[in-house]
Amino acid sequence: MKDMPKTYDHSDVESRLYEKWESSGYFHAEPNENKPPYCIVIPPPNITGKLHMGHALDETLQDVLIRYKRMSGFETLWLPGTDHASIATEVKIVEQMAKEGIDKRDIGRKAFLERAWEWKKEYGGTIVQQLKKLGSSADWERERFTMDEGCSRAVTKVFVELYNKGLIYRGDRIINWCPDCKTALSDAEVEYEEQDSSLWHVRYDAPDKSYSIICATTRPETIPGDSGIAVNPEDPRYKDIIGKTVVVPVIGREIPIVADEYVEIDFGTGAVKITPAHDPNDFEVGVRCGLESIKIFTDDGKLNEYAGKYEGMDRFEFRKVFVEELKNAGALVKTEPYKHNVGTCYRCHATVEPIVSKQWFVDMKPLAKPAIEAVRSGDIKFVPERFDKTYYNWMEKIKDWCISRQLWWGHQIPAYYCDACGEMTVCEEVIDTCPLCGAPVRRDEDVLDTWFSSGMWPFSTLGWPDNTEELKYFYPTSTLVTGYDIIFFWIARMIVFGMEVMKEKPFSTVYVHGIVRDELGRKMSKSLGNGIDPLEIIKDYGADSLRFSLITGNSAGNDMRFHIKKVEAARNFCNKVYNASRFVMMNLGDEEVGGIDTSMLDTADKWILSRLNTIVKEVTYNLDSYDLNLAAQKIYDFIWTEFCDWYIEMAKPRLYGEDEAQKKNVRAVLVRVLGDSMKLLHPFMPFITEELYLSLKSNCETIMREDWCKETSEFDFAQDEENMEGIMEIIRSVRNVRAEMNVPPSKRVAITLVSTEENKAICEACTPYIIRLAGAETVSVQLDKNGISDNAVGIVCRIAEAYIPLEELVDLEKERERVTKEITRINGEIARAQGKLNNQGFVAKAPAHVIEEEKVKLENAKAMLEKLETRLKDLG
RNA sequence: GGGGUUAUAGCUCAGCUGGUUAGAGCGCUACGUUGACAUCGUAGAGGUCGUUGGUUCGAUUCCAACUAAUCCCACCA
Repeated sequence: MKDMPKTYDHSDVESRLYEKWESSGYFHAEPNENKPPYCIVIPPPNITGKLHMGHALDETLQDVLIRYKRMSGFETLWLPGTDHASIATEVKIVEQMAKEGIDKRDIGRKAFLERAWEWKKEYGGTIVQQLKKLGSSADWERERFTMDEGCSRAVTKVFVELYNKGLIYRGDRIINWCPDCKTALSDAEVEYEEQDSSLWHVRYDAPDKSYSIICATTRPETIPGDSGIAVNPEDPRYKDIIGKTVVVPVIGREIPIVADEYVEIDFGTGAVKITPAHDPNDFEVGVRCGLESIKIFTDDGKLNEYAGKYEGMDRFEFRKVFVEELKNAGALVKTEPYKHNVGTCYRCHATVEPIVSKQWFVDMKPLAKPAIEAVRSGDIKFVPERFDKTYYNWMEKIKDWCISRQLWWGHQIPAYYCDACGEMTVCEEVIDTCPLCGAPVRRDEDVLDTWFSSGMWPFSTLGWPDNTEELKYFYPTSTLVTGYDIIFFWIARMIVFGMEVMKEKPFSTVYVHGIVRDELGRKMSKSLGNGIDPLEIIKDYGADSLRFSLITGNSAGNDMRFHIKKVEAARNFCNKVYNASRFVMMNLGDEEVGGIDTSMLDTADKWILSRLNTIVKEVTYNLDSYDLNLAAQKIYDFIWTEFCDWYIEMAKPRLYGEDEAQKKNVRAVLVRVLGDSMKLLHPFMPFITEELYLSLKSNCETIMREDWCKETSEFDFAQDEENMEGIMEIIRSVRNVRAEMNVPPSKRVAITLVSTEENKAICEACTPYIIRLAGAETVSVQLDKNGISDNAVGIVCRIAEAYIPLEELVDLEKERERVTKEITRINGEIARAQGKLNNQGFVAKAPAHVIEEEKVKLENAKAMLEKLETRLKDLG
């Protein structure tokens, strides 16, 4: 046996295994007729080049499931991606190019994409390396990119199909425009922030000043784009002037007063200025009332040529200037403070500008129906279930989806315009000439929303539209693991495309987790600087510790706080596991460890094996029902408390004893329990368990290929388990009394057990354990109280009474007090059970086993009470 | 305005389909290094399970209302 240091060194083990796994091919999966498929879809990490806690959580949860499934005999695959054709991606790429002195506009689209692609691969690669350090067992060799040829083909094909069905259209609509990213955004990509602002009341006069109308606005800078004033048709105040005109203050243009139901009579002044080009509601009104759409902003958020002398001014600067102008013109009636929700870009947080623009849209309503049905019918399940409500909520009132983006990085829209004949062609193959007139065509410059392509992930990455073996075998996939913040962006869209394109759900289960927050419960963010680097934690505490701390102590779907203390606790657990193994290995001897000889097992052995059996059953059940925290907690408790604190201690007398046959069998039990524990723990702590398992089983190549533990009738020792619990109760009680009486740990005591005929053998067999664990000098078992001093402390337990002669230490008065206290407690217990059993309703309606349990409790309590009372009498 | 979540020990949180003496980790108190482990061991203190009703033989668990936090969606100029 090699020399093992006293403390577990995670860095050595993890770096070694990380190398080993990387070159092993263990993770490789392919269609296998002998194994059921299990396929996880994982979120493509945002390209920040750095692992963050969100990834660490995602990856850990996925990896736990994958490792468990693999050991359970599944062929497992995950569909990883390291790429996202997103705005952030393009921003990053542009930043990178700027460092190299390259401007994207100088090199053109094609060269940009080529360079970007190379850069992406490299960057994606570093993320992969980092995830591997976390212990991710993703089959990274098979990694795919959304931008690769295969996926592009899928995206194009879906686009064309939807277009031909009339579900994708191009048109002028108000969209959310990010002046910083210079692209359109979908509704889901806009985040609202409450900001302090003002409400400006502005007077619009009639051309001859014979009447006027006051409108309130939060956005005075849009006034130059006004093309009407709307009032409610039923509003008596304005009935007479509908159809007349007013003059836009400062600007001097005449605009009509129109009537529209949209305006609420009771709100504000009952009159609304209409700026169709820069407000979604106004746009609708504009369409209904035939108002002109006047665009006054440029793509980067400045005033355009329409604004005359203000051309080129920034929109926020212009607001200040224009309010002054209004004031000077006497048109500003009043200004009041106002809280206003301002839409911001979810990537760069610049204030988005609603702008009328020609964009591509998906008509979502018909697509949403089957997607809703898939969840409603139970075909797709959310874990935890409540998230289906969030999903319905969004899907049922879904609006058209703007999918065109004015970026370069992404899948270009397969639409071609012919300037000669004016025809637009949408087709899968890339064309140069117009199919109608043969003139050259130009391709639409825009690319598709990243989530449009990501929505096809479950099948595009499996090779669709080709009917590949993988697609046939792995689709629909099994589980999607992701955070709730991404339900709308991604989950919903994957379901939509799965149902539309494949006519089948993309996955069966969506495991939704929360967000990792900092210790104070705040979101981790760059601007707050409160982000914690998972790699730092891994370096200091180990990947196993990080993983374990991310899984325990919180339930699915809820946010969690990141406490370093929790990681520390997990690290301590690693050390505990390591030292338990170290102990076992130190005591294995030179001989080969054989199988367990069940005929030689004693009560303690049977107890631990029976407990192991239960734990196997429960951990498996919890993992199957996605209660990963419960599973982790159970294996933790089993290893630490039952195995380390109790069983190892109980194994010592025999390990240090002379009986070679017994020694051999105890070793076999130790190896079995420890080995199985390592397997159960492996999904949560892959590194340490691999390391320890392999040093325990010399002929094993990797724990990942071992079979998952199964419950076995061989270890069905319910009675022995109960007996052992009885012995443990005695040990605990003795320890308790010793502590209460301030008996120093070094002081050995002589314990006499008084038990029944029935329990005598058990007590006798377990005396070595009582001696060792209760600090006894000797333990003797008898059926009566002969020879026991009245001054001894007596403890009443289920299977025996324990007497400790502590003459010099025992204060009789105190002992009486102690026993009296016990009697009070037991009386309470009796009263409770008695009360229940006397309740007619309970006896009549409660299930039989509950009543039975209650009866047993009562009987036990009564027996205890009797002994305690005798004891009290003996004390005088 | 619509919807959701949370409220359990000093702190951070578990508690699966109602029946437990309500748990864990950290912290705290008192002891303790006997040859796996002080990243440890033993014992202990600490909870009317947010409030009020209801369903039930029985509610921390189910239902309703309320209170307090928090999130998502929508948004009236």
